[in-house]
Amino acid sequence: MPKTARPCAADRSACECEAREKCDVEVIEPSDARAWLRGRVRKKFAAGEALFSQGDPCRGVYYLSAGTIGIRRLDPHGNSVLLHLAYPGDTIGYRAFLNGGEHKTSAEALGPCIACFLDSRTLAQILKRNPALGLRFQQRTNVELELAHDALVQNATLSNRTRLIQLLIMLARRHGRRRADGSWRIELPMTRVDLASMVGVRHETLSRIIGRLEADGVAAFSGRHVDIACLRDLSGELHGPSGQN
Amino acid sequence: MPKTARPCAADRSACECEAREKCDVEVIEPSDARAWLRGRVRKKFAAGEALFSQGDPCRGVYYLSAGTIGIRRLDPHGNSVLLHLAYPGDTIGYRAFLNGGEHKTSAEALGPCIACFLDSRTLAQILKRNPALGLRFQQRTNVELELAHDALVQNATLSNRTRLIQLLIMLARRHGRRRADGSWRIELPMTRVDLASMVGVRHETLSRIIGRLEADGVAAFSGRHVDIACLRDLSGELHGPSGQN
DNA sequence: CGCCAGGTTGATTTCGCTCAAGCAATGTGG
DNA sequence: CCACATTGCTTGAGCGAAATCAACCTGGCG
Repeated sequence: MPKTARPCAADRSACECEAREKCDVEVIEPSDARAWLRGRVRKKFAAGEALFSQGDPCRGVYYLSAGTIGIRRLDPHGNSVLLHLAYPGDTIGYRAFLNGGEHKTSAEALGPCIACFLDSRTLAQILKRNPALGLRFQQRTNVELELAHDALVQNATLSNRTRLIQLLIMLARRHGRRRADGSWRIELPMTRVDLASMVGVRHETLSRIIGRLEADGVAAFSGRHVDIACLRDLSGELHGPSGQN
Repeated sequence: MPKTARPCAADRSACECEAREKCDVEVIEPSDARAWLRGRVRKKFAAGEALFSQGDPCRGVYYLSAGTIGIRRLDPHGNSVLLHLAYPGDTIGYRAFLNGGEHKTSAEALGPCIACFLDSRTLAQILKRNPALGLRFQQRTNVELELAHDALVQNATLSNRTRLIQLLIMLARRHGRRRADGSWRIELPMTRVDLASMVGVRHETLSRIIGRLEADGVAAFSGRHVDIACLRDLSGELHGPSGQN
């Protein structure tokens, strides 16, 4: 766990939860908000650590306060696919909670993370009295389904190269920094192998696609960061020579 | 609209809604159930007809009583992808209702269908008094997300041939009939082009994959129906030579 | 009859998977 | 502190597969 500049105070003290405007706590009754704050347990996770694993029984949900979480699924053959990224303000694991079953995906800290855990019992009580919270969960699921459908459509209609570009543009939003000259630098939160699984190709193939992007001068990859001279040029490819499938 | 054997009685009369055990009406209060039954409008759809189209404002939801509905999305280039199939007992269009926005997918009758429409106003009133109904919607969304994630994982890890086989096995459940000798006949509800979009390949490629399946003697395609001598042999391929991607 | 959507088939080229080797960075145990 | 294993990534060669472009077939249907 690298440079913990601010020691985050004592673990019982306030964390970023209550400050976040996008936090799900904001929609619940004040008295229940206090119950939430009382019940939660603040946890830190190092890069690579799992919040929960596919198949685990659901013991509660996590409210992500800092860092990036990768939601992945393992298939029977052991292949891992990165399905989704979660960011501060997101609640994680609520679907298994709502279904009352086990987690169907794994959640893994892609970098150092801070998350608050709230046990199922407390959450169930709060949820019973706050239908607005249920609606929030519903809307989160809707967004995720929307994204999954988008990915399916892209898989069916776009070339691998185009899908990678789409993904880079998405990643730029959360992990990119625009420099003075208008160029961008993206700090990738995941490995090449995970990136390949998101695009839906073998990692060797991803390597070659990256090579071609560099040869074309539209992006420069080095380790975990990507330099993009002009995002507009990248986007231009999307509507240009069209897809492959 | 082909042979309407039973004329389905007068349109104001009872339809299959209230009989269906899986119908979402079952979880709401009796008084509200009556409001549902009073408010709904029974509609028939011919093959190819749209219940709603992507981009339409949501005016209410449909409860499917008979037939098969295809949920599809069109991308900016005009490509259509079949994302999901809905069956009797399913409620359709509730996500746009919950989001208060426009439909992000199109719903199209793949064959003759009967569906009950319930306007947003009435549904909103019922939903307000019946949190259990909201939970039902949530669970439906969860299932759909689950399926979408499965599809994404398969796209990333399985060969096209294997994905088609997976799809056939899925379709056998709803559209297949097991014959006395243990063989199966599947009546496909969609065109080859739609089938190709579900597998994620061009329709020419699907044609060739089908050709190979026939050459291998595992399935025989003819028009809209598929004959499978032994489903077990098909399933066997899934764990056999493994995937491609 | 002619049109058209749905479907098949062929020829060609590009693409991606597979197997394999190699490399740099990191970690580990003696 | 070095030998060694591991992980993440790149590169090459060969081959099978899928996209593309195109022709053609078929059954409805106006």
